[in-house]
Amino acid sequence: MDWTDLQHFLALAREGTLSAAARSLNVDHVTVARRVAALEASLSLRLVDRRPRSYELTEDGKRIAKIAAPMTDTAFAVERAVQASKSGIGGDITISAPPSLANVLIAPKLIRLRQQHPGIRIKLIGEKRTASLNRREADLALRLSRPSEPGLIARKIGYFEFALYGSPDYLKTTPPHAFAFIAYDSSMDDVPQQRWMMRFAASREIVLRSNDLENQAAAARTGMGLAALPKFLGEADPRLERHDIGGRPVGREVWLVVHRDLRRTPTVRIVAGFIEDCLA
Amino acid sequence: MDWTDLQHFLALAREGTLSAAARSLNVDHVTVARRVAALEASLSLRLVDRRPRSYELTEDGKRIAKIAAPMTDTAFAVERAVQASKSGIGGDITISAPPSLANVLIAPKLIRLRQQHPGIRIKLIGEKRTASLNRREADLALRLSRPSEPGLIARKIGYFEFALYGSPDYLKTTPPHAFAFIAYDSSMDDVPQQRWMMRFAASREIVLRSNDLENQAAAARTGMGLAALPKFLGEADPRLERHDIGGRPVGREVWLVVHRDLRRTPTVRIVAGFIEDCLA
DNA sequence: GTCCATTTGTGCGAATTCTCACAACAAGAT
DNA sequence: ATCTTGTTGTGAGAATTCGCACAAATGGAC
Repeated sequence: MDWTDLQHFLALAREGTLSAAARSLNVDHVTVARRVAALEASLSLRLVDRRPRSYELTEDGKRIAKIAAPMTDTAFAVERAVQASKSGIGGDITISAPPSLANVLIAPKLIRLRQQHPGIRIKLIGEKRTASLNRREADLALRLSRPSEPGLIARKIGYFEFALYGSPDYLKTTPPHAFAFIAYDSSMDDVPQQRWMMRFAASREIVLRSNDLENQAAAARTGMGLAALPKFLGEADPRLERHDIGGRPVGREVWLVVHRDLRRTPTVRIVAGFIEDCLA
Repeated sequence: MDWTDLQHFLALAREGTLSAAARSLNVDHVTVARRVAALEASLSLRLVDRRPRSYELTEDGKRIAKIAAPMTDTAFAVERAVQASKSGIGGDITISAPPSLANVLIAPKLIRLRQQHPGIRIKLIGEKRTASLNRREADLALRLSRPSEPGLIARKIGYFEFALYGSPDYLKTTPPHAFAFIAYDSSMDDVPQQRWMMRFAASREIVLRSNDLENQAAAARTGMGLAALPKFLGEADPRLERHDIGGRPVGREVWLVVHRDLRRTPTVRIVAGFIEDCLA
């Protein structure tokens, strides 16, 4: 049995489609199709039903995928072990962080890290989707709440508060009872800053919903309404002015997350220290 | 990271040499060398020291091999699961048994199994070395003592006794105090039948040591001395005559061993039943 | 309805990988 | 001393595999 065939089959089982599996493996979708077919042939067992527009696992395929799944975990553990045994300082480090944190707090200071340690190549991915450290989609991650996955080490390295911001002109000319608001889309209704702003907005109108904080900030700058923005973002921008409201301010903690296997790697430690400095 | 590269590296780590790893994988030794080199290149990590006539794992290599080893176990678990999900009766079944049991009790009756179930292809390996059911070197095994490995199901399906046999002529012409004996080599001094015979032989001479029971039987037939043979082997041969001695006879239990994962497979059940009949 | 994005399937040329044959060398047996 | 057996290493041709370009089909957006 060819292990690479198994790898491709597991990717298909995990991703659901040939194309998605191919993307996750960085190969052509045809290759995935061929390797799955090869695996079926070598096992003399039908693993997938080829439906017109989709691949669906057979019962046998589901059982085999479940049994074989630990191989993927072990393979990633190997990759982490390899990364961990690189004793020198240098190499590729991937950081995953919420886009706003990445753009405002991390990216502008990367030049300093680069000067101190030219051997380190940073890959910074600003994604809402939390990258999996277990699957080694990132070596370090910034999260806004403590992760619970096993094998991960989290440390609280910062805290920031939100405030409402609008353009100076908008705040001067608009009476509070006529305020309009800019919010995340409704899938984010449960995050603290959204709930906080919604409570304050009460029945007043929400004129824009965007899942991108930068878009909200841009809209607020043009005088479209008030947006709940992190202070580190709003205070630095002269085109935005804070509108203080009463009550307890809302804030989020910032957690730095690293996999246990990579904790002691010199390069990872250095980058982790750098990120802490960025948040200080 | 290519999983097949890992597979080849693990085979090398397990077997110790390129050639042995190549044999276990049914490929050319050059292939193993290249895949290990490819793995090293893709990880940027030296895994082996190439010494003049041997490959030796580096410290990194040992650590990686240890971490990755579970992948091999899982791969074999997949193969067993595949075997187990073959619902029809038929296919290849490998039986491992001590040579004497295989030759005398199993092999002659295989024709009956073949007649009843033409779809089943049996591979019978008579080896002293106990084949690994975990590594799927065999689907069913006969052992003379209860195995302790985890995941294996053992059932006692038989019992046979040993007796001393010599040629009829030898027994007629030789007085007991002049008996000569035929034994296993000294690596087998601890097995019960050997201890039993040695105690009876006391100071009398051992004229032949062989690790093959068939050789011992052949020597006994020619009148070279007495050999401790299973009764099922000695009684059926007119050229051998039993020499009874006092005391409690020595015997061995026969255990039928199957992996838990294959227990319920129809084909395996049928073959297991057949083997039980052979021993009854 | 039309357009766009996404999915799987096919044919072909290019790149890669594998096996085979042979070589060099060491260790042990005869 | 010679022969056999078992290592690893090298080069070349054959076999395999891969990716690309294109096609067909479906579902959703507008």
